[in-house]
Formats: sequence, C-alpha cells, structure tokens
Amino acid sequence: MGVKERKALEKQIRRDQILDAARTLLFSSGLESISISRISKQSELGVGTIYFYYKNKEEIFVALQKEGVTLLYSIIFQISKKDIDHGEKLIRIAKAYYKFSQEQKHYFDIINYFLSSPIVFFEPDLKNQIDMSGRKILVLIKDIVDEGIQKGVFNEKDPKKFSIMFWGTLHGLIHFKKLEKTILEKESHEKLFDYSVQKLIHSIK
Amino acid sequence: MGVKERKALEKQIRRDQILDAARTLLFSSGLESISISRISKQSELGVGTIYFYYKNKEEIFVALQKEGVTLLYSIIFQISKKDIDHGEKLIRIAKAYYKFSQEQKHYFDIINYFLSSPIVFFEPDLKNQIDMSGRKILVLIKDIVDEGIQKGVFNEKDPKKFSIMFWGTLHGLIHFKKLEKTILEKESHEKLFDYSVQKLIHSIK
Amino acid sequence: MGVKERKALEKQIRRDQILDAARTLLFSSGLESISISRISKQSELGVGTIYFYYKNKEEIFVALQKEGVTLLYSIIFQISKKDIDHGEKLIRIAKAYYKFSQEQKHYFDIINYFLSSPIVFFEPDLKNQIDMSGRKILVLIKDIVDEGIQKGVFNEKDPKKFSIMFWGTLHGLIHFKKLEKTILEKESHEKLFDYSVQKLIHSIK
Amino acid sequence: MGVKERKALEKQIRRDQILDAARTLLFSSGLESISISRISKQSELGVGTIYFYYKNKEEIFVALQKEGVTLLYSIIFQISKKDIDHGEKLIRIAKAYYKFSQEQKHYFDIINYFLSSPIVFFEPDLKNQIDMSGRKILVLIKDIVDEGIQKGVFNEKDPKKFSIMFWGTLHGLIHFKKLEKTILEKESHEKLFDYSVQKLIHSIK
DNA sequence: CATGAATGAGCATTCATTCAT
DNA sequence: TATGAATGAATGCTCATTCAT
Repeated sequence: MGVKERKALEKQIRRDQILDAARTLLFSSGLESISISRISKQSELGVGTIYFYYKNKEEIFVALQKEGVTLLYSIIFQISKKDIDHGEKLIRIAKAYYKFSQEQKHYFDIINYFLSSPIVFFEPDLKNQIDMSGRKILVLIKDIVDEGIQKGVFNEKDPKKFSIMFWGTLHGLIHFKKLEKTILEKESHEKLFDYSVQKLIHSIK
Repeated sequence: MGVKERKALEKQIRRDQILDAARTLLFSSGLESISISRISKQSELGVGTIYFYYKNKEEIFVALQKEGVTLLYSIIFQISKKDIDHGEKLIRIAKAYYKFSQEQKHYFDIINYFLSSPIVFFEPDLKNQIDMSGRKILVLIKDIVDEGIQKGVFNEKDPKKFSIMFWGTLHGLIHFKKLEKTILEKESHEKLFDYSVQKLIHSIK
Repeated sequence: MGVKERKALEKQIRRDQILDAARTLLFSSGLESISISRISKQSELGVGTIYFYYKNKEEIFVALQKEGVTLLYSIIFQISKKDIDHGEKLIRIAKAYYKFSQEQKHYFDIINYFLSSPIVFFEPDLKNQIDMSGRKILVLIKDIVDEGIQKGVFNEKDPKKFSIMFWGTLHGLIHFKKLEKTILEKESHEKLFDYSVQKLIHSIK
Repeated sequence: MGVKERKALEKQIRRDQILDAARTLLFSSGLESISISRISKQSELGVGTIYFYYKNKEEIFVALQKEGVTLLYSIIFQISKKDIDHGEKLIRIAKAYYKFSQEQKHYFDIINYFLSSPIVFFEPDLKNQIDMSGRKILVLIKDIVDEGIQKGVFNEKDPKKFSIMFWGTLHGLIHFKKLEKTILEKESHEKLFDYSVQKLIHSIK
C-alpha cells in the first residue's frame, strides 16, 4: 500500500471515529445532544480536529442521516428481493418503515430533521449525497410498482407519483404517532397505519 | 362583573399581550427567533412577568400553535359549509392546507414543530388544548366523508381512519416540498400533491 | 431617594464596575486583551451580566473611548482656558496631544481603534455619543482659532477647516512615531512634531 | 545558472505563489480574511509550506505592505517626473494618495495596519525592507521640495521635516474620512483634504 | 522540501430560568 | 402582580502554530 492510500485510509478512519462519537451521542442522548464540543469530548479529539475532517456540524448530520437512510435502504432492499406478492412487498416495506421509525428512532429523527426543520436547506454540495442515498429507496418502491404493473397485478398510470405518495403517506402518518393519546383517541396508531397501507395498495389494484 | 371575573379578564389581557409579542416575532423573524427575552422586549413586559403568565416557553408555543390551528380550522370550515360536491370539498381542503403551508408558513412551522420535533411531548395538561383545536379539523373532514357516504357518493367503511389517513398524506407530502430540487427531480411538487389527493378521493368513490 | 433612583444608581454602578474591569484590562494588557469573558472574570460577573448592561463589545469599547476622549478634552480644556497667547495655546494643545498619545497610550489606542480599523463602522446610535465627546475637542480648537482671528493674531478664512487640518496633522504625525527607527532615521520624532506645529501656526499668522 | 541560483529562484517563485494567494484574499475579502489556512487553500500549498517560506503571518503582511507601498511609489514617481510646477506636483501627489486610499483601499488598509495597530512593532529584520520601500516615497517628495527651493519656488529651511509633515498630514486626514458623517458634519471630506494641501504648499511659498 | 494533521484556547453571543424585591 | 438583574453553560467556529513524517 502506497503512502497515499494509507493516508487516505487513515483519514477515513478519523472521519469514522468522529462519526462514531456523533452516533454514540445521537443514540445515547438524542439529536439535540449533538454538539461539536460534545463530539470532541466523546471522540477524544480536539474541536479543531473535528473541523478538519468535517466542514461544519451540518456535514456530520448529513453523514449520520446517510447512515440512517442506508440502513433503511438495506432493510427495504431485502424485502424488495423477496419472492413474494407485489402488494405484500409494499405492505412489508411500510411495516418496515414503521418499525424503523420506532426502533431506530434516532436515525428516523435525523432523517426527519432535514425534512421538517424550517431553517435547514440543502447546500448544493450535499444535493448529490442526498440523491445517492435517499432517492434509491424511492426507486426501490417504484420498481416494485412498475413490476406489479407489468405483471398485471397493479394498475397505475403514474408509478413514480404513486411511489412518492406512498412514501409521503407513511411519513406523514408516522408523525401522527405523537397524537396517539390525544387526537387519535381510541384509534390504535398502528392499525391506522395498516389501514392506510391497505387503502393505498388497494387503490392501484 | 365580580372581582373574580375582572381578575380573570385582566389575566387574559396580559396573556394576549404576551402572545401578540410572540406572534409578531414569529411572523417577522420565524420560529427560531422566539425567545423569552425577545418576547419580553417586544411586549414591554418583564421576563418574570412572562413566566407568571406562562409556565415556560413551550406553553407560549402551544398557544401560537392553537392560533395557527384555529386559523386553519376556519379556512377548512368555510370550505366544508360550501354547497359543493363532497369530493370537491376534500380537494379544496387539501388545496387549502397546501396553500396554508406556503402562505402561512410560520403557523405551519409551529404546528409542525410539535409534530416533528424529536423531543417535544405533549404534557397531559395540554391534551385538552390540543383536542379542542386540532381535533376539530379532523372532525370536519370526517363529517364530509360521513355525509358523502350517507349520500352514496363515497363508499368507505371506516371514515375516521380515512380522514386521518387523508390528513396524514397531505401532511407528509408537504414535507417533501424540500426534496423538490433533489429527489423529486422534474416532478412538480404541486402536481404530485394534486395527484395524491385525486387518488385518495378516488379510493373511496 | 425613591426606588427608581436607587435602581438607576445601582445600574450605573454595575456599568461602571464592568467598565472598570475593561479599563483594567486595557491598561494592563492592551486593547487586544479585552474580551467579554476576560471582562467577566475581571469584574467577577457572569458573561450574561455583561451583556445585560452592554449591548455588545463595541458598546464597551465606545464607553472606553469616550473616557479617553473626555480625559483628552479636559486636558485641552485646561489649556484653552489659560490666559496665554493664542499661538501658544495651540502649541500646548499639540504638545498635550503628543504627551497623551505616549502617556495615555492605551486610551490613544482605543480612540485610534475606531479611526483606523478598516472594519469598524459607527452605528447610528453611537453617532451622538461620538458627537458629544469627540467634536467638543475640535470646537475647543476652533474657538481658539476664532478668537485669535478676532484679536487679529491669526488670519484665516476657514477656521473650521484649519482646526480639522490641525488635528489631522497631529494625529497623522503621531502615527509616524512607529517609523522613528526606520524611515525617520536621525530625525527626532518629537522635533518633527514640534516643527509641524510651528509650521501650522505660522501659516495662519 | 548554478544550483544556488536556481534554488534561490525556485524559492522566490514559491514565495510569490504564496503572496499571490494572500493578495487574492486581501482583495476579495479584506485584510481580516487573511489567515494562514486560507492562504494555504488559496495557494494549494500545505500550511507547513507557508511557514517554510514565511516565518509567520506578519511577514506575509509585510510583503503585501511592500507591494502596496511600491505601487504607491510608482504612482507618485510618475507624478514627480512630470514637467509641471513644483507646487502642482505636490498637489497631484496628495490627490493621488487620497485616490489610492479609496481605490486601493485594501493596500491602504495593510499599510495602515502597521502604522496604526497598537501591537505591531517592526522587528529589526524588517527595518531594511521598510526602508527600501516606504522611505523612497518620502525621498521623492523631499526631492521635489528640494528642487522647488533650488528653483526659488519654495522657501523652506528644513525640506525633510516638511516632507514628513506633508505626508503625515495627508495620512491623518485620510483617517478622518470615517468622521465624515459625524464630526465633520457638512464639511466635505475631500474639500477639507484639498484645503489642507493648499495650506501646506502655501506655507512654503 | 513539503506536507497536513492536530491542537485547544479563544471568540462573541444567546438562552431559559430563577428569585429577591 | 410585576419586575429585571443575574447567571454561566452552551453554541458553532477560527486561529496561528507545531511537528512527525
């Protein structure tokens, strides 16, 4: 291994080290607990060092978000490769996202952070990163819908729009989890979720 | 008017005064600009006074959120009373919510704040407040669906679930506005929104 | 003494306390050593407290500058009231400014800070403060020139311009103190200063 | 070319490369924006390399200052060689310096930085550098005055002192530009400048 | 020669909240 | 009731410089 490669590797290791620290914070105390100085302490690196490896806090957030999205992608990818009914696939994907939002709450939070915050904008530089990670999930869903249509199981003129709508519905409903004890009253949030998924799938059958 | 009533009235006046200040800040500089000391300056009241009338910052946020929800409710209420087709009503409501999220961005932000933030939970005390304001919107939609069913225009076994799903879909899709330039690519976000609404309504026809 | 007066007095005392700390820093370690946290430590007050009494660091700087200008003013005022020849007055004022720049170096520095820094701009709010303090010195000089003209000692069509020029020359030359060992070579800086003052006064005789 | 010369040449090339970067920063974002790491990025050299070619940041500043002074020198040199009246020459030089302070603001800033900053002292090593660049301007002026005296146009016993005074006056008055809106009131700063130059020249006629 | 990783003190400023008056 | 003084931890970020490679 040449000097260059080793350097690059070491650099990656440090970046990972920082990310590890940030992730540890995220999972131990939540999104709000992530600050550069905390990461610095957690990683046992100087503050300046953090900034040497990441341009700013946002970049670290993006990295964490990418992790979350990648994890979610892999989960959905598994399902998409299963040899099951297309409708069933969508159902399982929905369930998986629901589960993800509960069990990988912190990853969900950070994904949501970029989607919900009134102030955050994606810097152009990060556009590609988001594209690479986030879009792939949508493509996965669209592929299933496309295939379903081909196989004659689904009937939908605009599979792309449907896929986004599908995902948007899941996303919006997960937010409503917070309302479980109030607005939703006796409605079980999970049943509501299932109902919606059914409805969606039925709408393209 | 007894002493008690007068006192209560005065108390309400002060609370309103504080809320006015907070709203001014919200609309002039956004959610993030609201701080107790800023409210104190804006309202020309001492910080201590703010804390006398509101337990903490969150309570003020809740009050602002209620305002936003009330405004949104009134908009939707107008539509619901119109003498138009039930499907059309739902379409108009959806459009109105979309418009609200753009034109009353700050109110939308604060509503969203409670729905999206990973840390905020509704304290039991606030449950009733949320019920009073937020739930009514859902009821409005449910009534339309119910009526549509009665009239034989719609066909849906669980109108309540559908209403929540309807709202959740709108909500989730509005969040995706941020992705317009990246993931959605050439998809027009608004058209996507319209498509989804059509789909939803069609699914109960 | 009413509550109001006492409060106002106490407030002034605190402001002074903070200013004392800032001045101590200025005189012990120079302009560059003044930072809010240092002032906080020196004054044994919390950082937040500093900000309660002063809007920002600049405001403290302005206060210090005012002190310096006031001191300088009083020195010049003394001279201006002396019963001596008008030319002699100007000479003494010049000498006094020279002395001030050496013996009250730190005050000179902070006055100079606002005059020389490429980035500092006077906020409109501070305009009046500057007016009140700085302009008075110029007026003092102008009064002497005016009087000299009236008495027939001086002959000058535009006493205001001359006064500013007079002051500007002194100011510029003091800056050249730094060049004593290099550009000025064997020229004594002080003699150069005296020469210039003579020249200026002679020019209106 | 021997090895030594080549080495020296290469060294100079690197130094220039670094200076180019620093100048770019100076002119794009001002004096305050110059930092070693910024220069490093701009020049595409490592920070360590910068330190190899320049002892510290100050040395780079000195180099930039020399550039500025050299530019100013060349401007003044042009004027000094013109076949015009000696008084006119001084007027044009003054005007040129004024223009320089406005149009080459960043160069003026960095020259001023060394003259005004309370902390910077010229290290003995830099003495020669300053001599070479700064002093020449003064000599230029002195030559004009000398010549004027010889020709009988001027009458002045100490041309060197006068030249420094001349320059000091210009310098000090340029600083007062900042006071234009406050202390100077309705006085036009430029007219004040012109007035002062006239006065100075007249004083040696 | 050249690199660039590492440092950590330092910066100005904001914040929600408390509490004695 | 109403005040507003006081807090100090916390924020993201920059900096000049060093030094092992």
